[in-house]
Amino acid sequence: MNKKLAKNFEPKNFEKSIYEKWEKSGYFTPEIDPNKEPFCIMMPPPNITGQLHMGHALTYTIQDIIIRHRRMLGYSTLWLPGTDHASIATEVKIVEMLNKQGMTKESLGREGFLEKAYEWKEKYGGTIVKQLRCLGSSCDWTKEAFTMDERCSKAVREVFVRLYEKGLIYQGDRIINWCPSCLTALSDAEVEYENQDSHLWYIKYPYLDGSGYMVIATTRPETMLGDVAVAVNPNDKKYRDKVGKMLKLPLTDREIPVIADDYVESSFGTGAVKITPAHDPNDFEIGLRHNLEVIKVIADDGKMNENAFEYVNLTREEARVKVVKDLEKLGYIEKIEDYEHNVGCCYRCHTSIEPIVSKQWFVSMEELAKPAIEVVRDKSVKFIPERFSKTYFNWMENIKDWCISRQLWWGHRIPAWHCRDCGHITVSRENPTKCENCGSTNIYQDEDVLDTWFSSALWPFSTLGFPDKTKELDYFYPTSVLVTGYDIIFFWVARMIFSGIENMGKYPFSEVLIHGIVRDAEGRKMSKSLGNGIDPLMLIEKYGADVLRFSLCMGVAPGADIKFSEDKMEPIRNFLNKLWNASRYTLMNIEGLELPKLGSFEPSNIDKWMLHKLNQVSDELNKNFTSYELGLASAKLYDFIWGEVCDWYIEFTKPAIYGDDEESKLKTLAVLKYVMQQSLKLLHPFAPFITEEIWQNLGYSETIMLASFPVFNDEFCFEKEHYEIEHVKDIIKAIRNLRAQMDVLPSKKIQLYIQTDKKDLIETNSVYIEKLAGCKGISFVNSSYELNEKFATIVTSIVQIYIPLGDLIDVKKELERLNVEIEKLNKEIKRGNSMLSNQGFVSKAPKHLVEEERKKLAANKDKLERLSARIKEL
RNA sequence: GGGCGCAUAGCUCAGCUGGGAGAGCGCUUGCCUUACAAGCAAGAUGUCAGCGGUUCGAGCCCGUUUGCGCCCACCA
Repeated sequence: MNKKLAKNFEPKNFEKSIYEKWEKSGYFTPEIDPNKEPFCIMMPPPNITGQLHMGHALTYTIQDIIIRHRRMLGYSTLWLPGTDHASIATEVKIVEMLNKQGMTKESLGREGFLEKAYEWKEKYGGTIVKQLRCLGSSCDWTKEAFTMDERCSKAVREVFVRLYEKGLIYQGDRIINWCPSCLTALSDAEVEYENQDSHLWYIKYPYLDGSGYMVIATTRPETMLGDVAVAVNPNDKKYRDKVGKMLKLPLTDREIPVIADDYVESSFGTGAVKITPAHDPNDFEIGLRHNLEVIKVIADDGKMNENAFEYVNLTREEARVKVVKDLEKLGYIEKIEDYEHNVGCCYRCHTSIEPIVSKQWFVSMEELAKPAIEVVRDKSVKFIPERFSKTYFNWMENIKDWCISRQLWWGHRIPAWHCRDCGHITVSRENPTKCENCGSTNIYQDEDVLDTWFSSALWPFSTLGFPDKTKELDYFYPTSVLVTGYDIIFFWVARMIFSGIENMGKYPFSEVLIHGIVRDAEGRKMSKSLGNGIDPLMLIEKYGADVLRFSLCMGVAPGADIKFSEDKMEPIRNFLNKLWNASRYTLMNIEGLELPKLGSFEPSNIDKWMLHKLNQVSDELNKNFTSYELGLASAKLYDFIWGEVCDWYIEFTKPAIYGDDEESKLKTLAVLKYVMQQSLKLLHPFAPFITEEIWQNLGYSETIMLASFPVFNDEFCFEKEHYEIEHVKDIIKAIRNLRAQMDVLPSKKIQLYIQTDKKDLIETNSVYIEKLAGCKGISFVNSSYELNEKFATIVTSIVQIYIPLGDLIDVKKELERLNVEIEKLNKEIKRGNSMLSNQGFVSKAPKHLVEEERKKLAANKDKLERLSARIKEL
């Protein structure tokens, strides 16, 4: 027994050292070789604040599988890793830490804060990068990037300046999403909507002329303090004569007009809408159309400001309560209805978003979106599964300008300098010392930083050296496939596409592989607040990375969410243990032997059957890998390795390996070793560690990582042997089945009498039938009459087997059994007859299928005849 | 209001361009057979959500209904 391989596989014993060896050996780093085809995946950079979670485990496993397959196919393969500075997420964490230490952002000042932030990054930012290694990720760490490193910063600066110069970046007073907790503006994509129970308040606004009042309905009474008009639909008969009249805004001394605008739906509420341009996106638009004043009543911290009369300094929530109470007291409330509505919340802290008019930086999207839509429309960029392109179109075709400024410190500072003297803004690649307009040196840099997604949008080329013309950029851009979850199509995929087209002149990748989300056993999203997350590192510790990787892929449909629980791990652990033991079997038998080379001898028919199957499955797997059907590929590997190699082939090799014929033993072992080798390669993308460990033990080259992936090979097509051995398997299965039905103990060897025209086939394979079906001795007979004892009968399409079992045979039972068989056959024959008598089928179905049916029918009729004859004998 | 997905064995899910329904777990029976009890062998289980259509043929294509789920959207 080989000492190196323990009885059960223990991933802990080898995963870590194997990874270290890989990384040290430089296998992850591709050569820029013009003779090779490049294949590149840009790793979606995890946040530096991140801890590896199941979502990471899934996406990086998929990427690693694709990369490893391509690497083995001989592509020059780059998987470029890195991390994202995650502006808001990180800043929130650092502020929390500072607060705990009794410090605040403000007390430290910008520079002091950034110093602390970099310290924090050094200390904790590397966690996830280390954890990625535990998964087996074969990314090129020598090219590891960070969205705020020098390379990426240079790219960000360049892109900002270019867009500004083209007029595609502008600063303006617009209504934006404001998070009163994070104290920053957010883009539309960063707002999540939650259904909340609330009320619809009906408030009376009296006409100034004393002719009664108008009732408006609102979900946000506190914003009435910023109302500047009430709008109705121009076609609304109810209000037609009211348009132009003035109203007195309750609780204030303001007088506001009734205006007409198409936006208003007459059928909702009272058909009259209060207009607060400063705190509602629609009202803002109406305000623009009607030239209305913008009165901001809520300050950045979510409290009412000096425009809010006596409500100043109350929070939004407090102000709502007091406004409603005061309105009630004064008789301005007509009624209050329960109402459920969508409230926008910050995607980071879940605080209710406050729409606020504010001066921010924007990217003008219209021009950028067009070609980005086009490349997906014309399939230059393909979404896989295809349906996700709809999600993409839906977003891109309705896109609004992108608010890119954030009132934060952690991030890329906006490269714009304001002149205190003339107000001009200087935007440039180098930090300016004076205003480019008036020459004043009295300038200061914009305080804001960029949306974190602005830098991630450049990831496919910033990491390769853009704006410099590097050989990496030239070789690997556009990249091959982007792999990510459907949840960040908007945040990231869309923005990479238009950024790539705009800055590189070409889309950044030709395929976008979208996968689902890992959910818990009940189908809920895994989240910190629910506490239902599973820690992938714990799973790796317990089962090994290979088992985790395989479990995440096995049988998963493309783009589908995965309900995951730990119990999915065990069957895979057992599978890899099976592989491990098959390798032990191989190893212990080849040890110390000199095996002949494949090709230098004629393989046995069993070997040919196996080689044929291996060849077929290799071919199918390549197709599955390149079309990203990893769920199918993994299931196929499971079935092939366990179901064919272990259950059948290894058993088939035993007669030769444990036999006396030294030559046939060596040949068999040579093929067995080859089959193991190829199987390991096929499995390697999914289970890199165990396959490498076994590879090493089998004494192959220095690493399986760079071994050539098996592809279809003409020389290994053995149709005839394949067909024959499949039939031998059928015979063995039939005998086993019979034994089980008859309660024949496994230890009891039985004698077979076979009647057949294909004596050769049985003779050459008799040893396998004997071994695997527990038989001893096969005799050929010309008819069952040659037997003079009680026996059971098996009929296959080419043989009749008679098995004398003495007292175990009960004629009545045997008759029953045979009748069941006959019933089945009759059904089949009926089916075949009806198909073949159907003119439509015969004339329209593919010829080979019709032919197949004919053969089947003939065979079944033949079997029926022979079975019936046997029954008559009984 | 638009768009998308899912409904297949008791449970979790596969099923690629339409050609006799599959896997894992669980269950039943028998086995410590010299790689493996994390195993071996044998077995049972399905109106592929309902209805209609296309087709020689539908789990798969088209239409429709029902029940879940997700995404987007300015009905205050």
